[in-house]
Amino acid sequence: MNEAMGATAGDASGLTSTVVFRLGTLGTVVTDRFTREIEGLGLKPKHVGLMAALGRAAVASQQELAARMGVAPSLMVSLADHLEDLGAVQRVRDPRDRRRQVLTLTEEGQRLLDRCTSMARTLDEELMAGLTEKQRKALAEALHVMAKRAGLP
Amino acid sequence: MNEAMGATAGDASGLTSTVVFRLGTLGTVVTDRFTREIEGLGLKPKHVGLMAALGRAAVASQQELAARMGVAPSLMVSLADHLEDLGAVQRVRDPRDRRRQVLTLTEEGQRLLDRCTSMARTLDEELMAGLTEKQRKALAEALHVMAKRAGLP
DNA sequence: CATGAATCATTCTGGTCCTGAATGGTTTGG
DNA sequence: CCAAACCATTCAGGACCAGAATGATTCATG
Repeated sequence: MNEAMGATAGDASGLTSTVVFRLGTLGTVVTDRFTREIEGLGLKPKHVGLMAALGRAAVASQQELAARMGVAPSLMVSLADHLEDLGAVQRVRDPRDRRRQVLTLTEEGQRLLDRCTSMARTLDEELMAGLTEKQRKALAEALHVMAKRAGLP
Repeated sequence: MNEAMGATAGDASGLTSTVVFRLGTLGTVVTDRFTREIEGLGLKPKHVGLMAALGRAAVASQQELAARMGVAPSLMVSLADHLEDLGAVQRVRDPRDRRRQVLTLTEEGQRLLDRCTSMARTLDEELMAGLTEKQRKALAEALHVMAKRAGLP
Protein backbone atom coordinates (compact mmCIF):
# COMPACT_ATOMS: atom_id res chain seq x y z
CA MET A 1 0.00 0.00 0.00
CA ASN A 2 1.30 3.21 -1.00
CA GLU A 3 2.11 2.64 1.29
CA ALA A 4 -0.03 0.62 3.03
CA MET A 5 -2.94 0.26 5.25
CA GLY A 6 -0.89 -0.54 8.28
CA ALA A 7 -3.32 -1.58 10.94
CA THR A 8 -2.26 -3.48 13.93
CA ALA A 9 -4.94 -4.57 16.31
CA GLY A 10 -8.55 -4.68 17.39
CA ASP A 11 -9.81 -6.33 14.26
CA ALA A 12 -13.11 -8.07 14.56
CA SER A 13 -13.82 -8.27 10.87
CA GLY A 14 -11.35 -10.72 9.47
CA LEU A 15 -9.82 -8.17 7.14
CA THR A 16 -6.47 -8.62 8.78
CA SER A 17 -6.52 -12.34 8.19
CA THR A 18 -6.72 -11.72 4.49
CA VAL A 19 -3.67 -12.42 2.36
CA VAL A 20 -4.13 -9.11 0.59
CA PHE A 21 -3.93 -7.25 3.86
CA ARG A 22 -1.01 -9.19 5.28
CA LEU A 23 0.90 -8.98 2.03
CA GLY A 24 0.32 -5.26 1.91
CA THR A 25 1.33 -4.47 5.46
CA LEU A 26 4.28 -6.83 5.50
CA GLY A 27 5.37 -5.50 2.15
CA THR A 28 5.54 -1.93 3.36
CA VAL A 29 7.20 -2.80 6.62
CA VAL A 30 9.85 -4.81 4.86
CA THR A 31 10.34 -2.17 2.20
CA ASP A 32 10.64 0.57 4.78
CA ARG A 33 13.28 -1.50 6.48
CA PHE A 34 15.11 -2.05 3.22
CA THR A 35 14.82 1.64 2.41
CA ARG A 36 16.61 2.57 5.60
CA GLU A 37 19.23 -0.05 4.87
CA ILE A 38 20.13 1.31 1.44
CA GLU A 39 19.90 4.93 2.47
CA GLY A 40 23.62 5.01 3.17
CA LEU A 41 24.30 4.08 -0.44
CA GLY A 42 22.33 7.07 -1.66
CA LEU A 43 19.66 4.81 -3.13
CA LYS A 44 15.91 4.46 -2.95
CA PRO A 45 14.03 1.25 -3.65
CA LYS A 46 13.16 2.27 -7.19
CA HIS A 47 16.82 2.85 -7.97
CA VAL A 48 17.58 -0.65 -6.83
CA GLY A 49 14.66 -1.96 -8.82
CA LEU A 50 15.99 -0.24 -11.91
CA MET A 51 19.46 -1.67 -11.45
CA ALA A 52 18.00 -5.11 -10.99
CA ALA A 53 15.91 -4.66 -14.12
CA LEU A 54 18.99 -3.70 -16.04
CA GLY A 55 20.90 -6.72 -14.93
CA ARG A 56 24.56 -7.13 -15.47
CA ALA A 57 24.79 -6.99 -19.24
CA ALA A 58 21.30 -6.04 -20.26
CA VAL A 59 20.58 -3.14 -22.54
CA ALA A 60 17.31 -1.32 -22.63
CA SER A 61 15.83 2.03 -23.47
CA GLN A 62 14.34 4.19 -20.80
CA GLN A 63 10.94 3.85 -22.32
CA GLU A 64 11.02 0.07 -22.08
CA LEU A 65 12.34 0.17 -18.56
CA ALA A 66 9.64 2.59 -17.50
CA ALA A 67 7.00 0.26 -18.92
CA ARG A 68 8.53 -2.75 -17.17
CA MET A 69 8.66 -1.01 -13.83
CA GLY A 70 5.25 0.51 -14.22
CA VAL A 71 6.37 4.10 -13.81
CA ALA A 72 6.01 7.21 -15.94
CA PRO A 73 8.82 7.94 -18.41
CA SER A 74 9.46 11.23 -16.64
CA LEU A 75 10.20 9.37 -13.44
CA MET A 76 12.52 7.02 -15.27
CA VAL A 77 14.51 10.04 -16.39
CA SER A 78 15.10 11.20 -12.84
CA LEU A 79 15.91 7.69 -11.64
CA ALA A 80 18.43 7.31 -14.43
CA ASP A 81 19.79 10.80 -13.73
CA HIS A 82 20.51 9.88 -10.18
CA LEU A 83 22.09 6.54 -10.98
CA GLU A 84 24.19 8.24 -13.61
CA ASP A 85 25.36 10.76 -11.03
CA LEU A 86 26.42 7.86 -8.83
CA GLY A 87 28.25 6.30 -11.74
CA ALA A 88 26.03 3.25 -11.54
CA VAL A 89 24.65 3.40 -15.06
CA GLN A 90 25.78 4.70 -18.39
CA ARG A 91 23.53 6.53 -20.80
CA VAL A 92 24.27 6.05 -24.46
CA ARG A 93 22.33 7.21 -27.49
CA ASP A 94 21.35 4.27 -29.62
CA PRO A 95 23.12 4.83 -32.96
CA ARG A 96 20.38 2.89 -34.72
CA ASP A 97 17.72 5.18 -33.36
CA ARG A 98 19.04 8.36 -31.93
CA ARG A 99 15.87 9.04 -30.02
CA ARG A 100 16.55 6.15 -27.69
CA GLN A 101 18.75 6.42 -24.64
CA VAL A 102 20.20 3.06 -23.81
CA LEU A 103 21.12 2.31 -20.22
CA THR A 104 23.76 -0.12 -19.12
CA LEU A 105 24.90 -1.05 -15.66
CA THR A 106 28.50 -0.06 -14.94
CA GLU A 107 30.89 -2.03 -12.77
CA GLU A 108 30.21 0.42 -10.00
CA GLY A 109 26.51 -0.19 -10.54
CA GLN A 110 27.05 -3.91 -10.30
CA ARG A 111 28.95 -3.43 -7.05
CA LEU A 112 26.10 -1.36 -5.65
CA LEU A 113 23.57 -3.92 -6.77
CA ASP A 114 25.57 -6.69 -5.16
CA ARG A 115 25.65 -4.83 -1.88
CA CYS A 116 21.90 -4.34 -2.05
CA THR A 117 21.40 -8.01 -2.77
CA SER A 118 23.53 -8.90 0.19
CA MET A 119 21.53 -6.60 2.41
CA ALA A 120 18.31 -8.12 1.14
CA ARG A 121 19.56 -11.60 1.94
CA THR A 122 20.41 -10.54 5.46
CA LEU A 123 16.94 -9.09 5.86
CA ASP A 124 15.55 -12.34 4.50
CA GLU A 125 17.25 -14.22 7.29
CA GLU A 126 15.95 -11.86 9.90
CA LEU A 127 12.47 -11.92 8.45
CA MET A 128 12.18 -15.67 8.20
CA ALA A 129 13.93 -16.48 11.45
CA GLY A 130 10.76 -17.95 12.86
CA LEU A 131 10.15 -20.26 9.92
CA THR A 132 11.26 -23.82 9.37
CA GLU A 133 13.21 -24.72 6.29
CA LYS A 134 10.13 -26.32 4.86
CA GLN A 135 8.06 -23.22 5.47
CA ARG A 136 10.67 -21.07 3.79
CA LYS A 137 10.57 -23.20 0.71
CA ALA A 138 6.81 -23.10 0.65
CA LEU A 139 6.78 -19.34 1.07
CA ALA A 140 9.32 -18.74 -1.67
CA GLU A 141 7.41 -21.02 -4.00
CA ALA A 142 4.07 -19.39 -3.30
CA LEU A 143 5.48 -15.89 -3.76
CA HIS A 144 7.08 -16.96 -6.99
CA VAL A 145 3.87 -18.36 -8.38
CA MET A 146 1.87 -15.30 -7.42
CA ALA A 147 4.47 -12.94 -8.81
CA LYS A 148 4.47 -14.76 -12.13
CA ARG A 149 0.73 -14.67 -12.14
CA ALA A 150 0.75 -10.93 -11.53
CA GLY A 151 3.02 -10.60 -14.53
CA LEU A 152 5.89 -9.44 -12.43
CA PRO A 153 9.25 -11.03 -12.99
CA MET B 1 7.98 0.11 -1.10
CA ASN B 2 6.09 3.01 -0.42
CA GLU B 3 5.83 1.78 -2.76
CA ALA B 4 8.09 -0.44 -4.01
CA MET B 5 11.00 -1.16 -6.12
CA GLY B 6 9.08 -2.68 -8.95
CA ALA B 7 11.57 -4.34 -11.22
CA THR B 8 10.56 -6.91 -13.70
CA ALA B 9 13.26 -8.52 -15.72
CA GLY B 10 16.85 -8.86 -16.74
CA ASP B 11 18.09 -9.67 -13.31
CA ALA B 12 21.41 -11.41 -13.13
CA SER B 13 22.06 -10.67 -9.50
CA GLY B 14 19.60 -12.74 -7.55
CA LEU B 15 18.06 -9.70 -5.92
CA THR B 16 14.71 -10.54 -7.41
CA SER B 17 14.76 -14.01 -5.94
CA THR B 18 14.95 -12.52 -2.49
CA VAL B 19 11.90 -12.70 -0.25
CA VAL B 20 12.34 -9.05 0.64
CA PHE B 21 12.14 -8.06 -2.99
CA ARG B 22 9.23 -10.30 -3.88
CA LEU B 23 7.30 -9.30 -0.79
CA GLY B 24 7.86 -5.66 -1.58
CA THR B 25 6.86 -5.77 -5.22
CA LEU B 26 3.92 -8.09 -4.69
CA GLY B 27 2.83 -5.99 -1.76
CA THR B 28 2.63 -2.82 -3.81
CA VAL B 29 0.97 -4.48 -6.76
CA VAL B 30 -1.66 -5.99 -4.54
CA THR B 31 -2.17 -2.80 -2.61
CA ASP B 32 -2.50 -0.78 -5.78
CA ARG B 33 -5.15 -3.21 -6.91
CA PHE B 34 -6.95 -2.96 -3.60
CA THR B 35 -6.68 0.81 -3.72
CA ARG B 36 -8.49 0.91 -7.05
CA GLU B 37 -11.08 -1.45 -5.66
CA ILE B 38 -11.99 0.70 -2.66
CA GLU B 39 -11.81 3.95 -4.56
CA GLY B 40 -15.52 3.84 -5.22
CA LEU B 41 -16.18 3.80 -1.50
CA GLY B 42 -14.24 7.01 -1.05
CA LEU B 43 -11.54 5.21 0.90
CA LYS B 44 -7.78 4.86 0.79
CA PRO B 45 -5.87 1.92 2.24
CA LYS B 46 -5.01 3.79 5.42
CA HIS B 47 -8.67 4.52 6.06
CA VAL B 48 -9.39 0.84 5.80
CA GLY B 49 -6.45 0.08 8.05
CA LEU B 50 -7.81 2.49 10.61
CA MET B 51 -11.25 0.97 10.55
CA ALA B 52 -9.75 -2.48 10.94
CA ALA B 53 -7.65 -1.26 13.84
CA LEU B 54 -10.72 0.12 15.51
CA GLY B 55 -12.62 -3.09 15.14
CA ARG B 56 -16.27 -3.38 15.83
CA ALA B 57 -16.48 -2.36 19.46
CA ALA B 58 -12.98 -1.15 20.19
CA VAL B 59 -12.28 2.21 21.69
CA ALA B 60 -9.04 4.05 21.32
CA SER B 61 -7.61 7.53 21.30
CA GLN B 62 -6.15 8.99 18.15
CA GLN B 63 -2.73 9.06 19.71
CA GLU B 64 -2.77 5.36 20.40
CA LEU B 65 -4.11 4.57 16.96
CA ALA B 66 -1.43 6.69 15.33
CA ALA B 67 1.23 4.81 17.26
CA ARG B 68 -0.27 1.45 16.31
CA MET B 69 -0.43 2.31 12.66
CA GLY B 70 2.96 3.92 12.65
CA VAL B 71 1.80 7.29 11.37
CA ALA B 72 2.12 10.84 12.67
CA PRO B 73 -0.70 12.11 14.90
CA SER B 74 -1.40 14.86 12.41
CA LEU B 75 -2.11 12.27 9.75
CA MET B 76 -4.39 10.40 12.10
CA VAL B 77 -6.42 13.57 12.46
CA SER B 78 -7.04 13.83 8.75
CA LEU B 79 -7.81 10.13 8.43
CA ALA B 80 -10.32 10.40 11.24
CA ASP B 81 -11.71 13.60 9.73
CA HIS B 82 -12.43 11.84 6.50
CA LEU B 83 -13.98 8.77 8.11
CA GLU B 84 -16.09 11.05 10.24
CA ASP B 85 -17.29 12.85 7.14
CA LEU B 86 -18.32 9.50 5.72
CA GLY B 87 -20.12 8.69 8.93
CA ALA B 88 -17.87 5.69 9.47
CA VAL B 89 -16.48 6.71 12.83
CA GLN B 90 -17.64 8.76 15.77
CA ARG B 91 -15.38 11.15 17.63
CA VAL B 92 -16.13 11.56 21.30
CA ARG B 93 -14.20 13.45 23.94
CA ASP B 94 -13.19 11.14 26.72
CA PRO B 95 -14.98 12.49 29.83
CA ARG B 96 -12.21 11.11 32.04
CA ASP B 97 -9.60 13.01 30.12
CA ARG B 98 -10.95 15.71 27.91
CA ARG B 99 -7.77 15.93 25.90
CA ARG B 100 -8.41 12.54 24.36
CA GLN B 101 -10.60 12.01 21.33
CA VAL B 102 -12.01 8.54 21.38
CA LEU B 103 -12.91 6.94 18.09
CA THR B 104 -15.54 4.29 17.61
CA LEU B 105 -16.69 2.53 14.50
CA THR B 106 -20.29 3.29 13.59
CA GLU B 107 -22.67 0.83 11.98
CA GLU B 108 -22.01 2.54 8.69
CA GLY B 109 -18.31 2.11 9.36
CA GLN B 110 -18.83 -1.56 10.02
CA ARG B 111 -20.73 -1.91 6.78
CA LEU B 112 -17.92 -0.22 4.89
CA LEU B 113 -15.36 -2.40 6.59
CA ASP B 114 -17.34 -5.49 5.71
CA ARG B 115 -17.46 -4.50 2.08
CA CYS B 116 -13.70 -3.94 2.09
CA THR B 117 -13.17 -7.33 3.69
CA SER B 118 -15.32 -8.91 1.05
CA MET B 119 -13.32 -7.21 -1.68
CA ALA B 120 -10.10 -8.36 -0.10
CA ARG B 121 -11.34 -11.94 -0.02
CA THR B 122 -12.20 -11.76 -3.69
CA LEU B 123 -8.73 -10.44 -4.44
CA ASP B 124 -7.32 -13.26 -2.34
CA GLU B 125 -9.02 -15.76 -4.57
CA GLU B 126 -7.74 -14.10 -7.70
CA LEU B 127 -4.26 -13.78 -6.29
CA MET B 128 -3.96 -17.36 -5.14
CA ALA B 129 -5.70 -18.93 -8.10
CA GLY B 130 -2.51 -20.70 -9.10
CA LEU B 131 -1.92 -22.22 -5.68
CA THR B 132 -3.02 -25.52 -4.27
CA GLU B 133 -4.98 -25.64 -1.07
CA LYS B 134 -1.89 -26.86 0.71
CA GLN B 135 0.16 -24.01 -0.65
CA ARG B 136 -2.43 -21.50 0.45
CA LYS B 137 -2.33 -22.82 3.97
CA ALA B 138 1.43 -22.71 4.00
CA LEU B 139 1.46 -19.16 2.66
CA ALA B 140 -1.08 -17.91 5.17
CA GLU B 141 0.82 -19.55 7.99
CA ALA B 142 4.16 -18.13 6.93
CA LEU B 143 2.75 -14.63 6.50
CA HIS B 144 1.15 -14.88 9.90
CA VAL B 145 4.37 -15.89 11.60
CA MET B 146 6.36 -13.16 9.92
CA ALA B 147 3.74 -10.53 10.68
CA LYS B 148 3.74 -11.48 14.35
CA ARG B 149 7.48 -11.40 14.34
CA ALA B 150 7.47 -7.92 12.83
CA GLY B 151 5.22 -6.84 15.68
CA LEU B 152 2.35 -6.24 13.33
CA PRO B 153 -1.02 -7.62 14.30
C1' DC C 1 11.48 12.34 -51.43
C1' DA C 2 8.69 15.32 -48.72
C1' DT C 3 5.75 15.84 -45.03
C1' DG C 4 2.72 14.71 -41.38
C1' DA C 5 2.14 11.30 -37.71
C1' DA C 6 4.36 8.74 -34.27
C1' DT C 7 8.00 7.90 -30.85
C1' DC C 8 11.50 9.00 -27.41
C1' DA C 9 13.62 11.78 -23.82
C1' DT C 10 13.31 15.72 -21.14
C1' DT C 11 11.44 19.58 -18.47
C1' DC C 12 8.01 21.62 -15.91
C1' DT C 13 3.84 22.01 -13.37
C1' DG C 14 0.84 20.28 -10.12
C1' DG C 15 -1.29 16.84 -6.89
C1' DT C 16 -1.10 13.68 -3.17
C1' DC C 17 0.54 11.92 0.90
C1' DC C 18 3.07 12.48 4.78
C1' DT C 19 6.08 14.47 8.59
C1' DG C 20 7.47 17.93 11.95
C1' DA C 21 6.83 22.38 14.13
C1' DA C 22 3.73 25.56 16.30
C1' DT C 23 -0.60 26.32 18.98
C1' DG C 24 -4.08 25.90 22.45
C1' DG C 25 -6.69 23.28 25.62
C1' DT C 26 -6.25 19.81 29.48
C1' DT C 27 -4.23 17.14 33.00
C1' DT C 28 -0.98 16.03 36.64
C1' DG C 29 2.87 16.02 40.00
C1' DG C 30 5.21 18.41 43.23
C1' DC D 1 -1.02 26.57 42.35
C1' DC D 2 2.26 26.27 38.77
C1' DA D 3 5.22 24.07 35.64
C1' DA D 4 5.82 20.17 32.86
C1' DA D 5 3.72 16.81 30.12
C1' DC D 6 0.19 15.35 26.99
C1' DC D 7 -3.44 15.37 23.37
C1' DA D 8 -5.55 17.09 19.22
C1' DT D 9 -5.35 20.27 15.62
C1' DT D 10 -3.53 23.36 12.11
C1' DC D 11 -0.08 24.81 9.11
C1' DA D 12 3.99 24.87 6.24
C1' DG D 13 6.97 22.16 3.67
C1' DG D 14 9.18 18.02 1.55
C1' DA D 15 9.24 13.69 -1.08
C1' DC D 16 7.53 11.36 -4.73
C1' DC D 17 5.04 10.77 -8.79
C1' DA D 18 1.96 11.43 -12.96
C1' DG D 19 0.63 14.17 -16.95
C1' DA D 20 1.12 17.92 -20.25
C1' DA D 21 4.17 20.51 -23.13
C1' DT D 22 8.48 20.68 -25.88
C1' DG D 23 12.03 19.39 -29.03
C1' DA D 24 14.54 16.00 -31.51
C1' DT D 25 14.30 11.98 -34.40
C1' DT D 26 12.20 8.34 -37.08
C1' DC D 27 8.66 6.28 -39.89
C1' DA D 28 4.90 5.85 -43.20
C1' DT D 29 2.70 7.19 -47.09
C1' DG D 30 1.58 9.37 -50.91
